[in-house]
Amino acid sequence: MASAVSAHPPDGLKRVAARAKGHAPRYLEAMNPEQRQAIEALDGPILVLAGAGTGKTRVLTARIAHLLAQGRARPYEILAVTFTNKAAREMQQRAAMLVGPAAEAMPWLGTFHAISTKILRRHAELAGLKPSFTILDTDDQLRLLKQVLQAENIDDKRWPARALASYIDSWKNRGLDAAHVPAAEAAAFANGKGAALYKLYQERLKTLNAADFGDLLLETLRIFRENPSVLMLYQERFRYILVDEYQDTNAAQYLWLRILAQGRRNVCCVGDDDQSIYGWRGAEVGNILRFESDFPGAKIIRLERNYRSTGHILKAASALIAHNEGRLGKTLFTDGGMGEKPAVTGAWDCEEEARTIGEEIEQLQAKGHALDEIAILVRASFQMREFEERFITLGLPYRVIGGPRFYERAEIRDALAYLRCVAQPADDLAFERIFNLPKRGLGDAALQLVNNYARRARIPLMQAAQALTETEELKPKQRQALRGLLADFSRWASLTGNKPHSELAEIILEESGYIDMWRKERTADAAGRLENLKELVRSMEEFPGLGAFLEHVSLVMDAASNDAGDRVSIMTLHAAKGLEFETVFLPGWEEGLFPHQRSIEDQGRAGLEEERRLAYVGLTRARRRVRIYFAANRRIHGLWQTTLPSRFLEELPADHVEVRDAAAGSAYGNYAQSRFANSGRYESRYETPGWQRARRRAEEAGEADLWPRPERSRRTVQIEGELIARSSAGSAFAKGARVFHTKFGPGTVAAADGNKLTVDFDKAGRKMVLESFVEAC
DNA sequence: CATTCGAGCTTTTTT
DNA sequence: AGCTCGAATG
Repeated sequence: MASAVSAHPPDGLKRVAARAKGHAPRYLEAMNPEQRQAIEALDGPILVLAGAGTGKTRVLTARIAHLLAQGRARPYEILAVTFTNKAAREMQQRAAMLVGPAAEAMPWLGTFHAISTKILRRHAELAGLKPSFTILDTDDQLRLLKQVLQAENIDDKRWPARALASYIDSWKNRGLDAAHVPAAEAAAFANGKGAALYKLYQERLKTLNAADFGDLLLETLRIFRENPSVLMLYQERFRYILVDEYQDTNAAQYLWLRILAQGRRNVCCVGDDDQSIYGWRGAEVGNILRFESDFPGAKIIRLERNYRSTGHILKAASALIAHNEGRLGKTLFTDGGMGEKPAVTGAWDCEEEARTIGEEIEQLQAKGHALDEIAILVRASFQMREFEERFITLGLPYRVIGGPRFYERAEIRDALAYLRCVAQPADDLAFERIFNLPKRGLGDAALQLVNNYARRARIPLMQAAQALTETEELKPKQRQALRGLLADFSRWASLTGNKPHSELAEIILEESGYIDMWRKERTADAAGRLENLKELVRSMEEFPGLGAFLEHVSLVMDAASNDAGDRVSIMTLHAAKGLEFETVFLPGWEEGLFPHQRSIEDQGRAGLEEERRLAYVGLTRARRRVRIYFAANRRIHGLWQTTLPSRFLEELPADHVEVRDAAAGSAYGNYAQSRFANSGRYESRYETPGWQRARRRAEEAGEADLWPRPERSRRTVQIEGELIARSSAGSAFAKGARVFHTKFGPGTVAAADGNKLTVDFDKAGRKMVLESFVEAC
């Protein structure tokens, strides 16, 4: 996204234009009337409400093709914004398939952040930055905030930097600068210092010549607002604006978009209010609802014909999402057959869940099902581990999408810090990071000296360090070490022009001793880290220069995974948006996990509705087969918790869902007699501390109706005693029993709660332990 | 100044 | 349960 692409009209443009003269152009083939309308209505504001699987991306790319073919715009006159890098990449690729190389010459196709960066670099001075400003990621941001808090003598135990970071983030998401922070919110942090700290942070950013993610948008917006001539430039240039996933835009992005679109008013937004799943990041569904009033005379086109899923899946998904209030409302339909019903299966715990899914996948594979066409979509990334472990033992090839991000690993960030110091000698945060890494005898005290010097002289750290080596302030040994480091840096800097940058990176990592540091480390993961570093150097080769590489890294936080081949995909529901698979497995449909407890606690009903949309996204990823699972027990923060089946299961229409028993011989058998839950079986679960706590909190928040009380839910059927035997009454250890724990030694049981025991140990005192960790004695 | 050990906190999702 | 951060110790 960083590469400045040449703007010469490419050959592809002419080819497409020529083709358009004959019969209907290729990009209009097989489009239904609504889709055609959305593609061909070029003038004025348009909102396309595109349900899941209705060909949204096809329409967007075809629209680009149409604009080019009609000669309405040159590739560089179209602004096409997406929300994620993945979406940007996909649009780029699919546009390239339609119009050939012309799509590659679309310099203004990218994420909000990438495009903003491009604009901001051109006009950086207007925002008090130099064009070479660095982009801070979350990690840098946090360290900077810690410094600010420290400088202000604020106890970062009581007021953690993380909390301030999330405040600032949400302010930036809403387009607020320090002067406009609502008083109530500013008061919430550090006794009212919130806004002042925000201001200080911004000042620090400016002196560091740096911007965080939020700034990329906010500063660009500010430039537009304060410099009409600059704004005009871009309003004129962008003859046509296209926005993907419009439901995900936050207030800042919305303002950014609106100010640009007010020029020519040729703006086409595509979105689906039912798939808005980024509310926690400040996305406002309201933006989509407000479209008509912002752009009077806007045309609204609904795409409701679903080309992806079979009937039962679509019915199930539609019934589920119908539980949400405040939707624009669409009715998806398909001409295809009803197909298989989504199946719901209960498991005893997450291990059994993974085992069952593993077996089902093997069966599908035996029938010739491609693994590429199978996905496991989880709510939270910690769920992935269980599947990975299971698939490794089965030898089932899989790929994790999302996962721990490559560029966020410590060793990668360290290596990048070295590169940043070379490319950008004023990058103080990077310099601080590697100042004593590997260890070179320069500790906190030394860093403090450099810092003080730098502040006094108002120069970057690296320069201050240089100056310090000329004085007597440091101990001789340290002075020597620092001299060595600085000499290294100037030598590496002198190599920048001469050597290929990947080679330079290798030299730096080798000569700095950083690689050696890991080689000497005898821990299990050291080898993996060295591999990652190799991978980093290798991936650099794809970029024209060090600067371009660093820019890419800061904007695209994930590395292209090159694990090609036929594999099962494991990813979060968020990562799955926009994808489709033949078969989709949806594990972990339990209260507290999905819907996630936090989302309800933080956002109440709005949070619950967002979770439901997430479920809707999950269901609608499948073309033919959906398998939903829930586990009766799950380990959360190391403690086993009994869980309730998700309320979403009850919201699925009985006619379109098949309820299955878990695999034969399973520890946790059929749950299904009374359909989903709320039978006596789960009664005891309401007594677990977790559940009680959740309910109490919900009630305090005035959301009692989201957390049904047992009296209300307890209806019908009492089946067998198995579960009860497993839960509160069922501990193998009664109060007063003597037990032995491998770590704490002998003790006496003070209380038993499910499989958790409170034990008074003879030596260690009172502890809460898991039943499975103790033996009777 | 570096290393080691324990306490406490964490786990939603992403640019 | 696993990790990060801070205090205590060499």
